[in-house]
Amino acid sequence: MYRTHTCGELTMKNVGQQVTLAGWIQRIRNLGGMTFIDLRDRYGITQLVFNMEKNSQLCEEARALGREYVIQVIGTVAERENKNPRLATGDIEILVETLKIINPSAIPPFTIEDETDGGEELRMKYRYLDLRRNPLKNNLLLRHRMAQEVRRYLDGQQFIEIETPVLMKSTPEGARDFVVPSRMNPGQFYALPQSPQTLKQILMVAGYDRYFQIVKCFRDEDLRADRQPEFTQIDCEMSFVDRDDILVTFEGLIKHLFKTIKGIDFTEPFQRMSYADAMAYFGSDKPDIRFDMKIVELTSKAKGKGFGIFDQAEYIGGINATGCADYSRKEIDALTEFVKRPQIGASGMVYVKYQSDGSIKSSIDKFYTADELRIWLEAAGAKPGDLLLILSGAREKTLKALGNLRLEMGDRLGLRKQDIYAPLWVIDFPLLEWDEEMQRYFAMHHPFTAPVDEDIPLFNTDPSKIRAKAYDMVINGVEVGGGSVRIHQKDLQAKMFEALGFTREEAEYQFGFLMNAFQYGAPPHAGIAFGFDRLVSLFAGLESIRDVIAFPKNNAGRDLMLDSPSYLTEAQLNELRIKVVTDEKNC
RNA sequence: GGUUCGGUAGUUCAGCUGGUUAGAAUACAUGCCUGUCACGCAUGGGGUCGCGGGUUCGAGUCCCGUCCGAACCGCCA
Repeated sequence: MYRTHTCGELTMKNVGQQVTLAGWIQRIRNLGGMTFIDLRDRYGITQLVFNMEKNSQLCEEARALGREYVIQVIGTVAERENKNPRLATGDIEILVETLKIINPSAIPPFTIEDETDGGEELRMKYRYLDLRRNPLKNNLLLRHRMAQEVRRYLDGQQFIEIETPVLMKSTPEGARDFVVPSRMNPGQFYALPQSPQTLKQILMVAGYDRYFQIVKCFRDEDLRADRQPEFTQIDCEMSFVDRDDILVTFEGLIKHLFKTIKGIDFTEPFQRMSYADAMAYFGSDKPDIRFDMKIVELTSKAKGKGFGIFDQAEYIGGINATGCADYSRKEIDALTEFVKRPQIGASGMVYVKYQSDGSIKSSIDKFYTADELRIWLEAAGAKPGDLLLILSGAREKTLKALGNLRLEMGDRLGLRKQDIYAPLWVIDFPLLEWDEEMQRYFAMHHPFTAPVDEDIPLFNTDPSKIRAKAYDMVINGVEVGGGSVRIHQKDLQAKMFEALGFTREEAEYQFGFLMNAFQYGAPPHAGIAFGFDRLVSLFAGLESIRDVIAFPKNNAGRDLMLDSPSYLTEAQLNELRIKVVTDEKNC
């Protein structure tokens, strides 16, 4: 037997017992006459004691050990002379009688402690060492518990978990596919699912009216702190439901997670906000509503007074930064630099200070009277002591920039508190998006999303105005999930493909299997998918999803530990009948 | 594809407007130390300053290129 107990469970109750422990050496403290070793496993740390007086040979052996050695000890549990209240096992220690080195360790490249000195790259390369640290261990435990609670809730709601294939079919709409060559079908490729979207709809046709799956999805797109090429979704679909049934059911799932995992009770229904309002007031389709600071449109109030930049702008809008009227020139310059970064792309920023004495000072005093500026301040709900920050330009771009500025101010003012959670539904998304480059419409969600009933006539007049029965769940500015009511009528689906510029043949080749299925009694259905990694990172209070994934990939999509992706051998390529062209010009 | 920041000891970093032998902390090694728990004290070893080129009497420092990492924009139905 390797061990009778773990390193996290022995207490005063065990004093006097002989125990066997096994684990990793966290630290050795050699005091000369006696030596202490912290022995670590998944469950905790237990202190081992070696005494020169009692057994000098054993004590010498203990001194010769190193960090991260795997050892096994037999010894007696004893009450400590000096207790350590910071440790669960801090009342006891093990008087070691037998010591066995199970496996020595090389000196680790970074310190394996809660506060590590390791940089990200190094920690990725030695992920198995990083995963020994408490912060990562706790993240994986949290992830496990959340997955269990998801299953518990959905099982309780009659959902059944069904696995769908990972080797699927490529569809050119949406993200780039990861593809897998088929040896038995030369020249043909499977695609890894971007989501099990079509298959879960087919499960609805098959009559499994409540499906879910915690499932890996794959998208061959550039990475971000919150985006990995393979990620996990809680994928769900229901039949004989409309939009509100979905919102209620899955609001319930998220509430269940908040309650069981974080002990937070959301008694009120989540706020619902239209896409149009989200864009107009927050400059984003995923607004962070932990704080207010809504965008206020000033176009009609600010135009036509001889300030050229505003007069030429399609849109003028601002946000009111509460209590920031005392911002220095330097601070305002920093904000101006922030909005002028190419990522945000504003050409400049105008400010109006509503000073605490009631006077007004702005960067455009030459063009506007104090009374005119007062009208803006009123519109923005500003009070003395506040600072109005104004951007102008093309409507959509300016709103987005204001949205970014709003988040920046939220950060500066400490309004984005980690322990506050503000969930909401964003609804009424546009069904279609015009692509300038391709000169065609694309589905904003996906081509099976149902339009809002009263908007269907717009297919013939102004497709861009059609609203979709689509919805996103947003928490603290993070899109954690999204879905839609699906089209289940053949005619409507044909209309949709037509709007997307598909010929009948193209639709048939790409989605024939689904169209076929729909001929045999498709129930009305709707679904949603949650980004599980994002949910876990949100619950863990982390910005990046990397630390809630056991083996994540880096910025360039590489696994630094496995050193993948990697080249195939000639033999493998030949078997797959694949020729690799490394010279870009020959593509 | 683009923008920004970074790459100096095993590790995390400092190194000014270019100047003589490149530092600190930690880790590691050795010695001392019987109640530590970030133990303490002393001593020691450890550097292709990412790589290539250029400017200069002289480059870790300036310039160009390149590779690697991170954040972001594009992209992500």
